[in-house]
Amino acid sequence: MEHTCSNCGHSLCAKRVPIFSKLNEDEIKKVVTLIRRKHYQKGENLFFEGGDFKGLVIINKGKAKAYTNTSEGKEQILHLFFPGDFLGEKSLVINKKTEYNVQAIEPVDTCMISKKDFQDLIKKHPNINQKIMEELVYRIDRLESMIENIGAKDIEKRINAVLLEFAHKHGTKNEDGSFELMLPLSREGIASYIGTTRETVSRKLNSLQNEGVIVMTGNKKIKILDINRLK
Amino acid sequence: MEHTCSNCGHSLCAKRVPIFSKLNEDEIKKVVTLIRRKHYQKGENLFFEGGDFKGLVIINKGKAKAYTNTSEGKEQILHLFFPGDFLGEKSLVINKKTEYNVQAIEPVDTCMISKKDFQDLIKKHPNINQKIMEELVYRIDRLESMIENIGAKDIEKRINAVLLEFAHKHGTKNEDGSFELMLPLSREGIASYIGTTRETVSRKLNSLQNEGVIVMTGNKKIKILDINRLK
DNA sequence: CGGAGTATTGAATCCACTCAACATATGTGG
DNA sequence: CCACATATGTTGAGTGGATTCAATACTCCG
Repeated sequence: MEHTCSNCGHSLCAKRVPIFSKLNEDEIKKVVTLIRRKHYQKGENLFFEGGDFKGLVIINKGKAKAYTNTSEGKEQILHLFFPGDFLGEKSLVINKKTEYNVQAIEPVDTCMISKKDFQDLIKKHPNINQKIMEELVYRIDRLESMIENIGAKDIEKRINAVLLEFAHKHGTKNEDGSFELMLPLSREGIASYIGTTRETVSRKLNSLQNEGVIVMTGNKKIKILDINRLK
Repeated sequence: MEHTCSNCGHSLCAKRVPIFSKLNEDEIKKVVTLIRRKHYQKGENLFFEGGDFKGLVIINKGKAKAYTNTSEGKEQILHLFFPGDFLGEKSLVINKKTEYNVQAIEPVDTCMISKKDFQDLIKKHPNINQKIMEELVYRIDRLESMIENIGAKDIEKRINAVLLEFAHKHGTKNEDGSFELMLPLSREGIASYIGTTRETVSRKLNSLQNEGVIVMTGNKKIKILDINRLK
């Protein structure tokens, strides 16, 4: 699956993208001709608030964050995008400007399909539409539980929730039941994600370590000893 | 549009529902045969967390709230549903249990279509699917800006945002530029919606009144004198 | 009119924030 | 590859805004 694709020398990388996964070899080849690739460096923006790009962008490699700046001048992260995730779906459905910025938090490779090409594609393969719908519903789910967590005034709960989310998405489970993961965000990033400050994240992670719930190695690596105490 | 429908003695009420609005008279008549109606009293639940109802429910009359109970035992309101809104769309797309409760906050009339009937319908009228997609995207939009607002630590900002939302949705604009609206929620409800407490909502609304931004008449009626000061 | 539910107000407490100083990590050019 | 520069993370002290608890007032509906 992953073989020839990493740097997209080979053209079948579209196969890795969940929404195209049901297409056969020939169809994929056709999709590939529609795709435009683009690379972004860490810190570069794929989108800006108020822009009117129309099309679908798929993350092939790297990570990106969607964020807005709150009226207090702080950054609020709304989504994190990882390889296989797509963005811009809104522009396919309704006519509205982008409402947030999207920035690479590490070097990112993307594939883009224009709105027009994509719509032609859907006419021939309606089940792609189904995939998009599914993804939208999942995203609603995530946003809802995010609201639930942010709504919980207790910052501790939010930290726990975000650790669980990351463990679930990027972690590996050990035989003894512990989890290991690399945090995809800095302290500051985590803070923007859960709506608090760098310092507070730092303090809370420390308490968790002192309580024996987690062990930190370096800044990004975390071992969750007792995942139930995060729930 | 509204004429014969209110109490659904007449069967064409489906016409009022945005997602069916593109259908012609004959098609609507057919949809109507698929619909099951149900009435709920204030406080009754349309759904419970963990339930596995599959189908689409459309609010015809009244208001409902979707909420979960946070780990602190407080209620967090995720959505408000008004006439024309639908819920249960998730069950049409993926197989997952309901993740929140939905409760009538005043007497509610609903129309339901089963998942199977709805899917048959979509096969014949694919543009209904388009409507659902649009609604999903709007909902994502709303959730995102909700996160932006809840993330803003400042409770004042949240109150302002919620007043704007309600003014926009349920308010009427006067000639002098002021807005009048009936709050769809109690103080406690507003508190659960923006993640704070009854008392704080009360205090903040009072300050707004003292500052001359709003005037309250009774508990539910609010006149916004200077809408720009809420932005 | 009365009573239950809803809203307001006050006082004390506490949690997260801010500011500031210091420590560690990361990355760059000489 | 080291030295410096910049970014990122930690820790402490002090402050303030929202919460909690408790008592009182309002309002709306039967």
